[in-house]
Amino acid sequence: MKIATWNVNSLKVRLGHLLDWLAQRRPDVVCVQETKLEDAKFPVADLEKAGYRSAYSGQKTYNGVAILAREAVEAIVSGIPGFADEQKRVLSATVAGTRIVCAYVPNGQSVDSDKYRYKLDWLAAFERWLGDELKKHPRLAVLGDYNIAPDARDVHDPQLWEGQVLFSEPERDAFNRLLGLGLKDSFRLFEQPERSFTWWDYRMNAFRRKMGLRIDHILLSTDLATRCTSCAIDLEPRRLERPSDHAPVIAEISG
DNA sequence: ATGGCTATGTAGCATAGA
Repeated sequence: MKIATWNVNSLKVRLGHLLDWLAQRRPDVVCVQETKLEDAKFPVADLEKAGYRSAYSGQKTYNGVAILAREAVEAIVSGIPGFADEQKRVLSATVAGTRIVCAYVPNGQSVDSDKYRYKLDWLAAFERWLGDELKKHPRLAVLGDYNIAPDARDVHDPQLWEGQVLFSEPERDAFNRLLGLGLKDSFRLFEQPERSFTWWDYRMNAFRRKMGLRIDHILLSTDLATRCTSCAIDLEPRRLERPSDHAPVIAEISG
């Protein structure tokens, strides 16, 4: 089973890229973030034509998450139960016996902003809930835009980014607490190229200059991690005209 | 050099992203 995550930065703008990419890569499950679409405007029919069923939870302008799958998408849950949030950032569903969580973690804006406080509170609720989910679902995959670069090698210039939002210690601690639940960062189960990133600023030719961050992740429960045979960042969509600023990440699970 | 792009809502810029 091929599972993937991609922050498309507007599904309306990126639908063509997504459909082309689905046809090329044929992933079994895709978690999409930043759809920026109300549910009534979700392109269900286009995706169905491409061979994918959809679950989605969106809103106008900001946020919005979706799970696309070639098989049935069941037991859909929107949001973090017990955590009241207007922002559509989490969607869970079961596909072929695997519990999938699609997450769009708050950006946080800057460490001195209210949005940063919201991000840390959000992550605390996320951690608490994922602890419960892991007990219920031995086959659990948590995919998404975490807006956290966990390690210095996930940042093009760690000295410049140290203490900044996306690479501050409290955020990295929160990420490590998710790993502490028993989740594995599938990307680091394998040998990877230097300067592997999933996001690059649109400005300053950041992509061409390999000035990025690795902030999109696929975390796997132990059961899935032991059967994970690869995890890679797909740079091709970032090279297209009018790309998303994020690249997709794809992991393969055997069995 | 605290900008640089891009998307959205909405009709000239403000807000947000990361």
